[in-house]
Amino acid sequence: MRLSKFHLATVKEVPADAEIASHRLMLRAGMLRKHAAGLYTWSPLGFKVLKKVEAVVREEMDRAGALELAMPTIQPRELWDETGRWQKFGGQLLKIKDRKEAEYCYGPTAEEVITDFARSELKSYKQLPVNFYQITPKFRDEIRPRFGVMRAREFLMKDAYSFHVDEASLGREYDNMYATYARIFTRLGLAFRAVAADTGAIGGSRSHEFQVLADSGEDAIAFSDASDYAANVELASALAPGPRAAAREAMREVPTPGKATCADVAALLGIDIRRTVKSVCVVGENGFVLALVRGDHDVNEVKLQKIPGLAEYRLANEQEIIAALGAKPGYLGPVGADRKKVRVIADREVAAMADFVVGANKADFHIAGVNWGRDLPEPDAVADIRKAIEGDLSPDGKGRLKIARGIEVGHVFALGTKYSEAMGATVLDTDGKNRPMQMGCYGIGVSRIVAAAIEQNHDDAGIVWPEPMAPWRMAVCVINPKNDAKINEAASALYGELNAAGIETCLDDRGLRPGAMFADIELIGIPHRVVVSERGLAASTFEYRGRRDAESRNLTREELFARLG
RNA sequence: CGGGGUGUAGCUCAGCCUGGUAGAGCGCUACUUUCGGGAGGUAGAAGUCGGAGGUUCGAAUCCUCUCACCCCGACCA
Repeated sequence: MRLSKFHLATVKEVPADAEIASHRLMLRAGMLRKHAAGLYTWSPLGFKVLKKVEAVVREEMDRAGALELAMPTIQPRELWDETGRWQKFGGQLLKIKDRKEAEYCYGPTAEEVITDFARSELKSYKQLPVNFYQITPKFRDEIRPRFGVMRAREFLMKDAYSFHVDEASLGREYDNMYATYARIFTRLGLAFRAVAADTGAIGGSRSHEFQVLADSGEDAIAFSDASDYAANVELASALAPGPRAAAREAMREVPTPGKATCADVAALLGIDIRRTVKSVCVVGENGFVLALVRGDHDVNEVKLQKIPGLAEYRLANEQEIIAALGAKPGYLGPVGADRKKVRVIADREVAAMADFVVGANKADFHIAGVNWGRDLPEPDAVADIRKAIEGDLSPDGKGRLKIARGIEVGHVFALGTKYSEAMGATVLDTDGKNRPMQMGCYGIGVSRIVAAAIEQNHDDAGIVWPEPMAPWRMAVCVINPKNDAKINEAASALYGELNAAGIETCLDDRGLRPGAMFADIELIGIPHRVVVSERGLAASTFEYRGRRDAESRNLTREELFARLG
C-alpha cells in the first residue's frame, strides 16, 4: 500500500477522557471513530488490524476442525423464551421490535440460535461430534461502556458451539479448544494465562478464561508461584484453614469510640487485624444474612451468590441493619444476634478462629475474646466466601498465590445439557434412544484482542504491534521524494521487492517532513522501517530500524531481506 | 439506577462566576521560504455556542425542561 493512497488519519490530540493507553493510542493512530457510547467505526487502518486477528482465529479454528457458519445478528424472542434467558439475561440484552410489534434481540451470544439450528440439523450420534463457529458482531447493552473497544457495546466476537453424544466427547473437544486458544494467543504474540473461571450467566460445569496480562486489566487473577494453579479471583480459593484453636481468652466488651473499621479497631487494641472479624449484611431470598470474613479479607460476591438462598442477594440498607442487629455498620457482630431473624454465614477462616474481635451491636463498642460454641452458637453455615489475596496458600498445597491483572480475551465453557434440554435438542444414540446433546461453547473477543495487544505492547511513541497483527510488517520511508526522482524510484523498487518477497510493506510516499513521517510510522506501530534517502543511495545501503530498536543501522539489501526472513 | 461532571470551529479547549452579539492552538485551503525527528511566514475558509422554552432592551453566559456524552458506584463475556 502506498500511504499517499491510504486514509491514514493520525491525530495529535485526543479527548481527555480516553483513559487507558490502548484507547488513547487507537484514537491517536486513527484506528477508531466513535459515534455513540460503545459504538465505533473501525477506520481502514484499524480494520486491517482487526482482520489480521480474525484471520489467525479463523485459521486455528479451521485447523482444529471447527466449521464456520453465520447466524443472524437479530434473534427472535421465542428462542430466548425457551431457555428463560429473555428474562434472565437482564438489561444487557438489547430488545427490539419489528413493524409487526414482534420482539427480537440483537444477539449478545448465540446459544439459542445454534441450538435451534442443531436440533433441526443433528439427528444421529453419527453426525457428532461437531463444532460450529462464526465471527460476527455482537451487541451487549453494557451498563457502562468504556475504554474504547475494550468494553464496547457492539464488538466482534468469535463464538463456537460444539455438540456431543456424551460427556467424554465434550471433554475431548473442550481440551481441543483449550489447546487451540493457547495456540491462537501464542501466535498473536500475546503474554496470556489460562485461568479457571466462574461460569456466570452462560451456565455450565467447567470453564476457563484466557487472560492477556496487563496492569490495566479489569479482571484480577490468582496464580500459584509454585504450581500451575490459576483462577479468576472470583473463583480462586485459598487452602482451607487448619482446625480451630482452643479458647484462651474470656469474652469482654471493649470501648472502641469512632473506630468503625477492622483496621482501626486492630490498631486501637494493638492486635493483628487477622484476629478481627468483618460483618457484612445482605438480604437474600429468606431474609437477613450476616456474612463474616476475617478483618483483612473481603467478601467475594460470586462465591456468596452460590450459597443457597443468596443467588440474588443484595446489600442490606441501614434501616434493615438496625432492625436486625440494633446498631449501625461499623459495630456489627454475630454475638447476641437473634438467630431466628439473622442467619450467620461464616467464611471458613472465620469459623476456624478463636479469641477473635467482633462488633458489639452497640455504637462505639466491640467484643474481644469471642469463641464459637462458648460465646455464641456455631455459624448457620460455613463456606469459602472470601476473595483470595496475595500470599494465601495455593489450594493445591503447592506454593502461595500471587495476584495479577488481566484482560479476558477468551472463554471456554463445558455447558453440558443446559441448552439442549431446555430446547429439546436431542439425537439418537447407539441404543436408539433420544438423548440431549452435550454442548460446549467457546468465545474469543476479537476486537478486544486488538486493544489488549496495545495495552501489552506500547511505548511513549505509540503502538508496538506484535508482527502477526501489524497492519504492515514493514514501512519504506522516502525522504524528499520530490527533489530526486532516483530516490523515488529506489524506494518504489524496494517496496515492490519486499511485497513480492511476501513481506507486507507500505510505502510512505506522502512527502511529509521526516519528523512527521517517522512519528506517524512509530505511532501506528509498524514493526520494521527502512529509510530511503540520498545518503543511503550513495552508499548503496538501507537505513533500517526495528520498532523496538534505539538506533538505526545501515544494511545492505541482502542483510535487510535476511533480517526479515 | 444513585452521585458528580461536560456539551462552544473538523480536533483539543478557553470564554460562562460578573449578560453587550465568539476566541486560541492543532488541523484544513492557497502562496511562499524550508526539507533527516511532529518547520516558519502571509492570506483564507470554517461555529443556528447540544435542543426547546423562559427572564431581559440584549443570552454561549441567568432560570426551567430535555437530549447526548463522560467520571465514580452498583453490575458484567
